[in-house]
Formats: sequence, structure tokens, C-alpha cells
Amino acid sequence: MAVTLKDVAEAAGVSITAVSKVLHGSGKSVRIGLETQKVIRETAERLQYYPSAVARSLRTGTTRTVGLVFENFGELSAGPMYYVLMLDGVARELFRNHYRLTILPEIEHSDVAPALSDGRMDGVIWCKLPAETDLYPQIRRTRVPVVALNAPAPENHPDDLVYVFCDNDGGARLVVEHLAELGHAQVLFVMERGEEETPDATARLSGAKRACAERGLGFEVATWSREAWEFADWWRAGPTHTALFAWNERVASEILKRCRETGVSVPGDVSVVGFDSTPYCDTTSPRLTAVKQPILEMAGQATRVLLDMIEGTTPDPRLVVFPCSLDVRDSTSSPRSAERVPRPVFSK
Amino acid sequence: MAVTLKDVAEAAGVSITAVSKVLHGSGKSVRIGLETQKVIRETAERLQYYPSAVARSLRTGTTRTVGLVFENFGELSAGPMYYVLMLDGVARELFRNHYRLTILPEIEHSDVAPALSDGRMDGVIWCKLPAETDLYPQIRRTRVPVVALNAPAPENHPDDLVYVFCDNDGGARLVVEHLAELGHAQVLFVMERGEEETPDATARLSGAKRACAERGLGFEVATWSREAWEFADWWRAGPTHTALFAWNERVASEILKRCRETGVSVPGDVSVVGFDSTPYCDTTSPRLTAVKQPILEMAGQATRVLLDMIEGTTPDPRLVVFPCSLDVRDSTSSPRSAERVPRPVFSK
DNA sequence: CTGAAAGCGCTAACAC
DNA sequence: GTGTTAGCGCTTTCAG
Repeated sequence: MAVTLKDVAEAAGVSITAVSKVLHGSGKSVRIGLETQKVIRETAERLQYYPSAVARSLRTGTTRTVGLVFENFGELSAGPMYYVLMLDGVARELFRNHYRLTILPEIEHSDVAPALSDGRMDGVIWCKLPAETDLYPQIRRTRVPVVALNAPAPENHPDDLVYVFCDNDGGARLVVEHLAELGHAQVLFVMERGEEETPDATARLSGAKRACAERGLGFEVATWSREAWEFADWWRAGPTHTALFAWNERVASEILKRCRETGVSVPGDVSVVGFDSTPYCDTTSPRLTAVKQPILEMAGQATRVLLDMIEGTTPDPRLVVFPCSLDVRDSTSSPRSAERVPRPVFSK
Repeated sequence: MAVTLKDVAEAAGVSITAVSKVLHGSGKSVRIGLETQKVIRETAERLQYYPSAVARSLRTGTTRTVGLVFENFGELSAGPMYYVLMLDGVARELFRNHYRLTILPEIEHSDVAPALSDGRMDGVIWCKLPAETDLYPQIRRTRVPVVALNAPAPENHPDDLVYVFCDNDGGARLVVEHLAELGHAQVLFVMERGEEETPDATARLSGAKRACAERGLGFEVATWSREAWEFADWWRAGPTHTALFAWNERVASEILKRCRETGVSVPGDVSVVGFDSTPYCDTTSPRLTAVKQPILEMAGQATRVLLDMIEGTTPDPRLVVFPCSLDVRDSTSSPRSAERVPRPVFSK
């Protein structure tokens, strides 16, 4: 079916080697007469010869392709914009270096090593690598370099893995400081049901908790659905908290929606702040105050490191932590202090 | 470096064939003694043998991988959410069928055929395939099936290509009808600078134009930047249009932002409607009335058809057009009729 | 300057 | 039941 080097060689009346050298040879190795070269090129063109990357990979052992492990990739649109930015960051760096990006389907934890070591990828970026220890032996067996992006390195992480992540703890602290300065005294941290075990979520929660303790702020945790339907009940119960700290952008924006529906004004009645400041936070109403991870840079850096490893460099350091910053927008302000202000009527 | 079938065979004291059959053989062909099987499996496990997908591909000629051509993939986050949904649709269908997804870097128009015919992909989905005729010969030469997703089929499209797209024309008509019913008489279609040649953009423009003509509505076109900075000047000039029809969701939402900034109320002062209703449109304020393409279904269908083609089915039909619907939200209403209502003061 | 030949790791007839 | 063999298409010594 496909036209091969052999076909071209025969048609041109030369050897396969000659064709290979002329068509794919780099620089010096091409010691073939100009006339022959011309014939070869013309024949290749005429026959519409296209080289087989598969055969070449088998031979050379490289693919110029990087794999991306991203659980729930097919739900990208339902998640925060944050992940789209991450994908952009990875893709940009890859494409700049003429690499392809392969998205892997969900892999069973039990056969991670074979899936990543099948020779089709020169390296792998693993997003939000879960902190499950049964994965580590599998990853250690993997025959290509792996970098974990956007997952804090847990205690006993494999030391042949590179981690690129953000300082969730510092980010949470920024939020708490911001709220404290505004005069808030009671903070409710909103966790999302089903995400309680996510490394990011737990890190943010513990960071917020600690910071509140240090600052002497009251701190509680609620676990809500992604749509934050629980908001209404919470509000109706007349909570003492004056600020909601959502574990991520998505939930924060849902909270904003619920506020609007129930007539709760933000930041008048309650301040709302989230993690992961993205362009999307500029479009909510009110615009959402949020912690910003330099995700494009993080993704770019992770990719950069991976490419270096592919070329044989030993990564140093193995843990790359990016600091967070706080993008103050319009969803936070000073609370209506201790005065007893009548709360807006709840309408359902 | 890597452990191969040969290594396992030697270690187990059997032939390569035996190992291949036991480890990868399907059903009947595995006519190997149970005892031998056991030995082979144990040896493979002990040696940590992982099959080479590359070698297998070279041999079998298939890869279980589909390529995605998506210009500007690295700018996904800057575009409408629509494309993220599309990606989700493709990925879901692919993963359901145990295919991998490879995102290709930008390809030169001149070497599309080699890039797509390098044997690493069983088929290709091409998003927003430009209507440039110099691409067609290249695509025709491609050795794997290609389906164009989200690009209307132009006049002289290659007939070995499958197109899956939406009825832009019908969608634009829905908008015009909606506006007409609300009583609008003058519509401004907002095109985005740099996108004037996009197949989708042109189709929507012409659809809107025609529908307005048929309905007797006034119709004009403006080409604005993505951020719609031109809005302020336009408004200041005291336009006669009472409705803005943006070519896509993104621009529409920017227009909403400009309205807020300049104190123009939507839909009170002006109605705004866009193309591509996505969950994002529920988060704007006011919520954006928009034309909905069933993009998840479209992407799934395109992928489905491609997989069928990969398995040898001849596609029928070659043009799959999905109807659009209109998601009426809060950004459209009846205009303040002909009464001379004082416009809000423009503050800059 | 050019070509022969040896694999890369795997599958699939086809023997025995 | 099990092994031999012939490639898939390419790169790369190594000879001439």
C-alpha cells in the first residue's frame, strides 16, 4: 500500500541506502552525487513517498512524542479553566520543540508501567498524580522519564520523579491574610464533594486551617457539591462566617451564582474567594478574587524539564515549587462588622 | 535496554513465538500447554517485559491512535469554551474505544500529506479545516482517513473527505427570528478582526444577512477586536441598532463587559446575542442568549465516523450537518421601541 | 561516492 | 503443542 524507501530505490535504480541518505540524511553523511540526488528526489516526489515514522522509531528508539496522563480528560470543559491553561502551557512548549502530544486514556493503576513504556512516547507528563503509594513501583518501572505536574510531592514520593507544583500552602495563607486585613473573623472553607482526597484540595485546606489558626481566625470546613446547592441551606441557618474560601475557581463561581439566586450580595453580605485565578475570574460577577498559580509557566517548565531529561540531562532540582500570588478582584471586602444587619430574605 | 520477547523466550527456554502467543495471542491461536504458559507468564513478569507498541505497529500497520489537527491548540484557553467541549467530545469517543489521541503541532500546508501519513495514526480529525484549495491535493494524498470537524464543506471540497459541521445558516436565522419577534429593527453583526475568513464566521455572517433581508430588518457589519474595544465609540456615536449579533461567544461576552464598563444596560439599552451557547454563557452577566451547536454530539459523531472508516467502512453520507438551536437567556429583550429614551451618559 | 547487510521487536504463516 | 522463518520500513556500520 504505502510507498517505501525500497520502492523509490527500485524506481530510481539506486540502493535503499542512497535514498535514505539523500531523503533523510543529515549533513555530512550525504555523500551522494548531485545528479543521483536529483533523480532520487524526483522519484520520491513522483511516487509520493512519505517516510514511516513507525519504522524509524523502531530503529532509532525515539518518537518525538510526549504522553500526557490526565485523568478525566474528556471532562475538561466541566472543570476549571485552570486545566485548559495547563494544557496550553504544555502544548506550546512541546510544539515549539517539534514534539507531538499524545493524550492517554485512563490507565489502570496496575498497568501503568506497560502503558507508559510501550515505546511510543519519549517521556510522560502526569497531571495531578494521585498520592497513592501503589502507583510508585509502577512509575519506577516505567522506562521513560516522567514528570508530575500540578501535584504536590507527598512524603514518600519516588526520587526518580520530578514534581512541578505550586505552593498551595502559601497561596492559602495569602487568602487568609487578605481576609484578616479586611476584618473577617470567621472563615468557611468550601471543599468539593469527591475531591476531598485531591492533593491540591487537601494542601489548600490544611494551609488555610493553619493560617487561620495562626491569625486567630475562626475556621470551619464544609463539603459541598460542585454546584454548591448547599449554599442556600447554609445561608438560611444564619452562619457566623463572613467569608467563603472555595477550594477552586469552579466552585467559587458556582457559589457566586447561588448568591445571586438567593439574593445574597457579594461582597456585601459575604466575601467569596477561590483558588486558581484565571481569565475566567474576570468574567464572573462580581469578578472573583482568587489565588493565582503561574500555571502557564509551571506547565512550560515541567515540559522543559521533561525534554531535558529525554535528552539525557539529570534533572536538578527534582522538586520545583512555584509561588502563588493573590489577584484581588471584586468579590471580597470588609464584612458588615458585628452590627446586627438584617440579612436579606431568603427566597426559594 | 528494554526487555523484549526474545529475552523472555530465552529466559523461559521457549521460542519467541510461544511467548508472543501466550502473552498477546487472542483466543484460539493460543495452543500452548498450560504449564508452559505459566512459565512464560512468570518469566515475563519477573523480567518486567513490556511489549513494544512501535514494533507491533510496524508489523500490523495499525496504531489505535487518532491524530487531531487543531491550529493554535496552544491558545485553547484564549478561545471560546466551545472548542474545549469539542475536544471533550472527541476524547470521550476515542477513549471509549481504547484509542489514543495525538495532537499535532501546526503543519505546513505544503507537507500535510507526509505529516498525516507517517504511520503513527490510523486516522485524523481536522478541526476548522480552512477552505483553502491548496490543501485539498495534500489531503487527498493522505493515506489515512480524514474527517473535517466543525468546518462547513466549501464548494469544491474533496469528495473523499467527510465533513461534520453545523447549520450556521439556520442558526443565524434563529437569532434573527428571535430578534424580529422581540421587535428589533436594526441589527449589527459583530465580526472579529482576524477571523473574517474563518468558514464559520463567513457562514454566520451571510446567514444573518440573508435572514435579515428576508425579514426586512436593517443589517450592518462591524469588525471589532476580540476585546470589542470599539464598542465604546460605536455606542457614543448613537447607533440606530438595538441588537448586537456577535459571531461567537467570546466576543459576545467581551461586549457584555464593555457594556458594563460604559454603563450600557443589557438587554435594556441593547440586546446582545452570540454564537455557541456553552455552559459559560450561564456565567456571564447577564446570562448570554446564544445559538447552540450540539458540539459534543458533533464531535462524538465525527469521531465515530472516523473510527468506522478506520475499520474499513465507507462513510455515508459524507456531509453531516447538525441543526442549531437557540438558548434564550437574559441578554435579549424587546428594544425600547422608537420612543426617544435618553441614552446613558458615556463615561470614559 | 555507493551499496550490502544486519538488525530494531513483533506477528503470522507454515512447518514439524 | 511448539518452533522456524520471513518480513514490516528504516538507519547505520562497514566494504568496496
